This record gives sequence, C-alpha cells and structure tokens, in this order.
Amino acid sequence: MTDAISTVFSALADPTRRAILSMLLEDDMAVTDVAEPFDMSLAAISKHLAVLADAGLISREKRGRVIWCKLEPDAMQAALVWMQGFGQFEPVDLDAFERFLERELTEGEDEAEAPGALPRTPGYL
Amino acid sequence: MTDAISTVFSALADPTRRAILSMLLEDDMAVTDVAEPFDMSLAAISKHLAVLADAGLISREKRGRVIWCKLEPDAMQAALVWMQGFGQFEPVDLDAFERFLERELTEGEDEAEAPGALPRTPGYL
DNA sequence: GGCTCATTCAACCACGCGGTTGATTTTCCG
DNA sequence: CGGAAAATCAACCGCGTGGTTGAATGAGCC
Repeated sequence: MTDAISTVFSALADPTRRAILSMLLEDDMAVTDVAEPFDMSLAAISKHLAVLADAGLISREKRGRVIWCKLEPDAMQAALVWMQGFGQFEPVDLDAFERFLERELTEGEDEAEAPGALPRTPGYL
Repeated sequence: MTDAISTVFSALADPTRRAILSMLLEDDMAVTDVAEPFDMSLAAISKHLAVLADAGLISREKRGRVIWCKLEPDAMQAALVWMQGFGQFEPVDLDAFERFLERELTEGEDEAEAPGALPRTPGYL
C-alpha cells in the first residue's frame, strides 16, 4: 500500500494520468493547460496531479499564481527495474543484472531518443 | 479502465500480487501453495490470481483437481515499453540488454524445469 | 458411495477512488 | 481597492476493490 513502487504503479494505472505524463514529456505545463484537453473538471485534474506528485512522478512549482507541473521520470526507475527483472524470468543472476543496469545508466549519459517515444524537448534534462 | 495497459499497471499496484509474481518467477505453483506464505484467506488469494490472470500476467491450467499458475511475462511488455519511453534511463538500449540476457540464459542451462511446465523460452526477445 | 482436498462462488463489509459542484485562497491587473 | 483568474479545499456520490466467512462444485481416494 504505502510502499513507493505500489504508489507508482497505482498512479500509472489510470489512462488520464498516463496521458498527462505524456503531455508533460513535451514541456512543463500549468494546471489549467494540463486540464484543457480533458473532458472533466479542473478539480478532477488537480486531484490526478496530486496523485502523480505523491508518486513522485511530477513536481509542482508555484510561480506567481500559476503552478507549473514538471515531469520527474526518475520516479519510474524502481518500477521499471522491477519489471525488467521480471522480463527474463528465470535463473538470471539478479546481481549481474543490477550491475548491468548500473553500467548502462552511468555510461549512457549522452542523449538518445527512446524508440517510439514522443519527441523530446529538453525540459527536464 | 478497460485498456490493457491500465489493467496491467493496476494488477502490479498491489504488493501481494507482486509477491505472487515473484514466487511464480521461480516455478509454476498450485493455488494452495501460492496462498501458503500469505496471512489471508485462500479466497482472497484466488481473487488476486484472477486479477493477475485478467491482466494476462499469469495463466491458470487445471490438471486434475489442482490448478497450476504460470507466469506470463509477455503481458508486461507493453507497459514496460511505455515506461521506457519516459526516463533518461532509456539508454538502457535493448541491444545490450539482449546480449546480457543471452549470456545469462546460456550460462544457467542446468536449471530444473517445473514438473510439466512448458519450456521456458524468452517470449518477447 | 462417501469422504476429503482444491478451488471458486456468493454475500457482505469497509474503504478508497474518480468524479461532481460550490466555496475559498492567492495572485495579478486595471 | 475591486474584480477576475488559477488552483485547491470540502463535502458528497457511485462504484470498484481487498478482505472476510460459509456454502457449492469437482476430482481424487479408500
């Protein structure tokens, strides 16, 4: 329940919230602008944003009377690694797997596009 | 709601269900054996298994009067790819990952098969 | 046949979630 | 100052979910 990974998966389980994250992939956005394409009240979107912020998937910064929402993709990493460790079921040495990930993450610091990802604008790098 | 990815994320959002998946990573199991380490009723575990099966994350095959649960990691693929479209950790390029898996899997070929289990081939590689 | 084991079904309950509307707070602006 | 915009808060509603217990179904065993 209260563990971080559950919170992340739970936050990702809603299509509206996933759509919001996809929007934030392109750029930081104000709450009103996030809500604009959706057919629901602003309060509902505000709640969704609260769920995402609680999971650490976004951060909210107040500038003036506008609150800017920013994607925080690091929060996905634990869940992602968990799933990846699952992908190849079986006697794979998880220690070696962790070392592999560590190596990959530390040496691949140059920019690369994710296959099939939306166009990335460097807003959070 | 009814889309596949939401169902998968929702299923993964419960620590009991993730623990079950981890157990099934080692071997196929009967429902009673799955339920054994948990401090809740068998019916509750049965419901969790239904949720996992509905998400496609496991399959259940009845042999005799016992139902064998088998991990189906392919169902994670879509959700995993979706997440990979996000972070800066995406330079975990799948080529290196595949090579890693290749090496790991060919090293540990003396592993015991589950009794009557289908051959464990990496379905999504 | 009758018993027992494995599993699910059926009701039921407490609780949280996704949504609404209306009031409130904070900030900008003329 | 007064008003409008941005966002959240508060209360409420319907429904799904995670859990319980007890009964039902089905397969194996003596």
